[in-house]
Amino acid sequence: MTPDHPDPDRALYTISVAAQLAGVSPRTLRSYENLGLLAPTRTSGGTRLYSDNDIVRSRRVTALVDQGVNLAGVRRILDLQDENTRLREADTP
DNA sequence: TTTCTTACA
DNA sequence: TGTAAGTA
Repeated sequence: MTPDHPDPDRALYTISVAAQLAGVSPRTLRSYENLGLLAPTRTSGGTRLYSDNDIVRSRRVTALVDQGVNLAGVRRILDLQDENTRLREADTP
């Protein structure tokens, strides 16, 4: 059940919408990016555009921080989760 | 009006 | 993290 292109045009959100979807403030999303935890794309004008993956990533960061994990810990866990995802994709293409 | 950066508390 | 200033 993993359709290849059910919707070729993935949704992108401006920071205000992304913040609502992620349950945080725009200030927090910018902060995550400054910390190197998030990498939303930018328009030619410089406006951040958040993908659904950016939203879920934000939620993971928020969840970890809520649990008391520090910056180093969040980076580490995110890297491990990403690597785990890559490995799964390599095993089940 | 919204977003951007920088900066202060 | 919230808010303000000054822009684009």
